[in-house]
Amino acid sequence: MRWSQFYLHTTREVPADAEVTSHQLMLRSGMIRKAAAGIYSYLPYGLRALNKLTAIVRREIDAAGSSELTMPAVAPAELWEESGRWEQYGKELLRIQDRHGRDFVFGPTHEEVVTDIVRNDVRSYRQLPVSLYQIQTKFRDEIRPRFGLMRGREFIMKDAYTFHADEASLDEAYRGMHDAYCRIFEACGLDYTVVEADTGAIGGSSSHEFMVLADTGEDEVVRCAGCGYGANTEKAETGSLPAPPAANADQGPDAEAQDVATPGLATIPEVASFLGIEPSQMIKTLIYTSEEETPIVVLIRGDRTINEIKLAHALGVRFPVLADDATVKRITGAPVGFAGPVGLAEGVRVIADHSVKGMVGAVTGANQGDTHRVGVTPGRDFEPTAYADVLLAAAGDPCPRCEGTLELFRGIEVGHIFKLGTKYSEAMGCTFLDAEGKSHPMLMGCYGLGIGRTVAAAIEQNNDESGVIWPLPLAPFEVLVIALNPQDEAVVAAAEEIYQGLAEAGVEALFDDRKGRPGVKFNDADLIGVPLRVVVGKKGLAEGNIEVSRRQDREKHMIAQQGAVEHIRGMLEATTTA
RNA sequence: CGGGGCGUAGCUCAGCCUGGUAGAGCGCACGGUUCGGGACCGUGAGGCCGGAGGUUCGAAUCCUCUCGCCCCGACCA
Repeated sequence: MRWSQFYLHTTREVPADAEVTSHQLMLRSGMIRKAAAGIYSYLPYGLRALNKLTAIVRREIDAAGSSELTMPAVAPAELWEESGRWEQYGKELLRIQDRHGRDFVFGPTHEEVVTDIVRNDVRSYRQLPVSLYQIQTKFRDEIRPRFGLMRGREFIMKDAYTFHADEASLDEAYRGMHDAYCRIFEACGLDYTVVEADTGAIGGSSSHEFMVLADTGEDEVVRCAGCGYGANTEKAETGSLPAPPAANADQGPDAEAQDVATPGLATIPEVASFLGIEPSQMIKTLIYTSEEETPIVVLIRGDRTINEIKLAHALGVRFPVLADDATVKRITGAPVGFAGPVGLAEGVRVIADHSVKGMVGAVTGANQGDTHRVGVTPGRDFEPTAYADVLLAAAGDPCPRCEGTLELFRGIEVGHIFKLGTKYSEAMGCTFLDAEGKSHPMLMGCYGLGIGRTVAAAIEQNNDESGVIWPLPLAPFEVLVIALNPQDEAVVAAAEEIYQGLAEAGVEALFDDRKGRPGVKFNDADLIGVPLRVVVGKKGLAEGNIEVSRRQDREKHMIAQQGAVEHIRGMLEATTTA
């Protein structure tokens, strides 16, 4: 491709509305252009990178035994009503009507459509398993799109769905997809980790996320260096925390609880500092409400945070939210800041995190304004309705699986695989007959991989102050040939010859044949990040030499003009196998 | 949806507080000198100052409403 004919416009200035590196670089190097918040055009240079990735994805997912299809982006509301998600999915689901006023959705994911297809074609266990995938544009009306392609509203996703007669078959497919994803992300040169994840709105029994480690990532994950345990903090478990010393230890081990005046001290740090204790020696008492439940009291160690997703699971509700001041007052009889587990009204459910269990002589609110209670011991002074794991994991917590310690990382979720079980097949009547002729809902798995997000993540991880440094497998072009002195006929002719030679050899080359000064071309070359740069200049050419360098390390060396194409191919070969 | 910020030339921004004929740099076009890391000189094109109302003799500037965009939070494959 000749640059003079290629639609590639770089910018020198950093666009005002981009903050993260990958977003800035994708805009500056002419890969994407914003049409609206979270909605982008993929310009030719960016599209080439996306196409590189989708080719890798097709190769690996095909190899995992899945068949590609394309489902409609716009699906009838009836299918979504059947699965129940027309009601459940909420505002993120873009709903549209046709001219007759019929309801449709712009698909954010395709469980309904694919289940509808399979239930019509597949009747027997003999026809299972089935594995289908597509690479297609999705739409999710995100509350807050951000960071360019990282969280778009319209985005390209590879989504695969599998259908099975039994658990073993689902496990096998799940494993196969897991391994295919690993190969894909490795090919992209990504530093990633696989973690256990919450299943969220999609539902199902088990799921793993593929996280690219990056400070700009929107997710937090924990990982144990010892045993390799990894999980999204939404889901992460911890080993049991060592109990802190009693706050009233100076009064003897069995000292009775007593009230102390804490005028105006409504927060944990204030009370701890006033009493000269650590926040960990307190029990935090929070009142939660939800659509489904009456208010519930939740207890956790004073220095720790509730994981509301875990709490939702523990309570069996969808969105627990902190109660408003009036509700707190009604349940505890005290203003916010003085709630405690002792002396609550009869019948109030109290859920205590495991971190509270071993505590002795702790400090809690006294359910009375300006008063706290010192020396409270669970099991002696109060008994929670139940203990549950509602702890938000933190760096330094003990690993739940070994003697190790958890570390905290930020990550970009580039892939997510789920075992769905029978959630959709049951709701939509996607059944098969077993060997005895009995009907069962199929077991399902679904497997998502963000195409644009993966490319963005690759840039996020591979760049320097001058621009992108493409990993070769994703690079829009493998080689950039620069005619450094476009006014010099010999230079242009020599560059042209190398470019042609590369093209004939099947190398994807971009030929910078623009009329422009060397500095501009060098800076553009760095910005767009093509892995191999070939510079044909007047000086080198006078000695029969051209210069080649890798974007990665920028180490330049001169090679003979004769046989240059072969030399360059050899360098690419070496990079591929390295 | 709550909080914060921003909409002026293709891009990055100044001008706004204190109302008085719309600016700079980059980019673009033309001419000339240059030509291995974003050259220089000259000339030129380019803006309904996001939109609508209002105040005023006069509004980019003050007021009201509205639309869009970015960031934080809540939320979310």
